[in-house]
Amino acid sequence: MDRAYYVTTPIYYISGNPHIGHAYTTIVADVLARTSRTFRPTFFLTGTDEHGQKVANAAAAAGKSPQEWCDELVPRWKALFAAYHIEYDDFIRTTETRHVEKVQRVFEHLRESGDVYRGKYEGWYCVDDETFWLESKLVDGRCPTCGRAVQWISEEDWFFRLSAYRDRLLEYFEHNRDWVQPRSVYNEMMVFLREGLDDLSISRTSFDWGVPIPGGGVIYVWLDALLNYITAIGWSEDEARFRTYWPASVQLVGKEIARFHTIIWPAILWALSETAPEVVFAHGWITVDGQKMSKSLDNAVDPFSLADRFGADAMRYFLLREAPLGSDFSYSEEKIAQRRNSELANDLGNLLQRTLAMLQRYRDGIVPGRKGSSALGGRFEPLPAIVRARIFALRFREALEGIWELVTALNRAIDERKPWELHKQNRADELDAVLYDLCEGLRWLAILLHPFMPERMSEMWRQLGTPERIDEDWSSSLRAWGGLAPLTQTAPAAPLFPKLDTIAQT
RNA sequence: GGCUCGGUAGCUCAGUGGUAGAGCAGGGGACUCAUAAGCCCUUGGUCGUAGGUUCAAGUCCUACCCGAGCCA
Repeated sequence: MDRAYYVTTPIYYISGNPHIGHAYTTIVADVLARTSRTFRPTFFLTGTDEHGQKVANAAAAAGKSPQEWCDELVPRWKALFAAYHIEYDDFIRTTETRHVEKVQRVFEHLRESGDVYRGKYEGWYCVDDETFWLESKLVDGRCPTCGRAVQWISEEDWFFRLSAYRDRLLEYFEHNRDWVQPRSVYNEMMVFLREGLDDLSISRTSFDWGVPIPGGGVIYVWLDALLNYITAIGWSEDEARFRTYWPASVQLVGKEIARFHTIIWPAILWALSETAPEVVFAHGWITVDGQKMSKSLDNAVDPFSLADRFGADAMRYFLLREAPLGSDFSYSEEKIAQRRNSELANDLGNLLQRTLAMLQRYRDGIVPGRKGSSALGGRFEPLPAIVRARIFALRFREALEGIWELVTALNRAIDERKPWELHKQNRADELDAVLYDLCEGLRWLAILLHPFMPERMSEMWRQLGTPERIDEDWSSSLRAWGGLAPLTQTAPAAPLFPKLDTIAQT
């Protein structure tokens, strides 16, 4: 049995409604988790980050308590993930008791070990970004990131002795050159480390929406948030479960929060005598015309509307096929429609349709027996291992390109072997061989594409009529070409991806 | 101001010193099982700019320009 696989998304800060970028990160995690579940224990965690002054302010502006605000927003995130066919194993909220009590336990633990100490903090603080700024970095006295006013904070705080972990971090980075990806982010973190680290203030006294600290104040929201990755899997509570999943196999983060996850987070883990995650992958942003989506620009796209109009599975396919995971991606609705029509409707959907139509016409929809060996089988038997490797390397584009070679090969096989002529000439054995190859190829496609497009591939599976599960271990379901049982009764074809009118660009 | 990454065909990208590639889009063709889909053929690039190293540079070096980002 392979070691368990643990994948996390960031927990999303619920100061507003979710956008397509949140769906994107979570879809990536879902593809990894669905692929992994076919052959090993897997845990996929997502959730919401609910503490901090920004949430408290947003709630106050809406005339609600912070808890009420969060309770009303969380269902929207869960609805988003449901709309995109995302199957997480757990959804953690940082306001849940199971999280809060462990965060307090971490604090006590670090105080006892000396990694947390009392000190005085003075400086500029941006409430919206939950970030401290040096005076020199301010732009016209305002936050350089969001442009909003900053506050002068002067208080007795608790500090985390981050500086003590600098050498260990440097050594870790030097010996694990792929642990932070992509390389551009790794390089920037190395530069940051070389410049030196200050201790980190981890308490706040100016507001109270957070995890309470004994003796007063609340814990800095970033420390609170980072800990979700271990509190959700039973740290300090269920040792066996925690050891099964930790360290995380892949932690997906946005590039703007890479520093928290690759410098502060490992240091905290080491202070707790735990190990750092195996890989932190910082993905880029989805942009509209090159601009990051934001409420202030009013260019955010409603992710529910996109799923409605283009189909959730088509959106999943589009994002993983077209967006380069490690850098920004400028999306457009024209591109989505283009991919959906040419690759999903024309290449794949039509392949299923024409195959089932011929099977219906020539063989009453019943899969014929195998007739000898298959050149297609010989060519594509290595494919599952290739696809799996590319998925876990987070090279989704290449995984899908590999799968599409099979789509193209099946379409080509129809044109080259001309089943309609074989039928007219009563060459039954040859016709059977072609039809079997096509059905078997479609079965492979449904299995290989299921992690990417779970709902549509389940429909394809239904039409193919095979009784097995679509998400079995590939090492059995795709062990060899020929796994599809003869005499399987297929269903009448129904378009998998009806073609959309191409959207005119203004 | 220092640094990182990127700038290759209309679009999205691959190419990690040895005669410029893929998919899509565009053009042409033969076919008909099919969501006028698929298949075959094909137009198209002075590889951001200028120098340099090398028998040979998209690939290495230097400077600069543009884009994104990290830090001060």
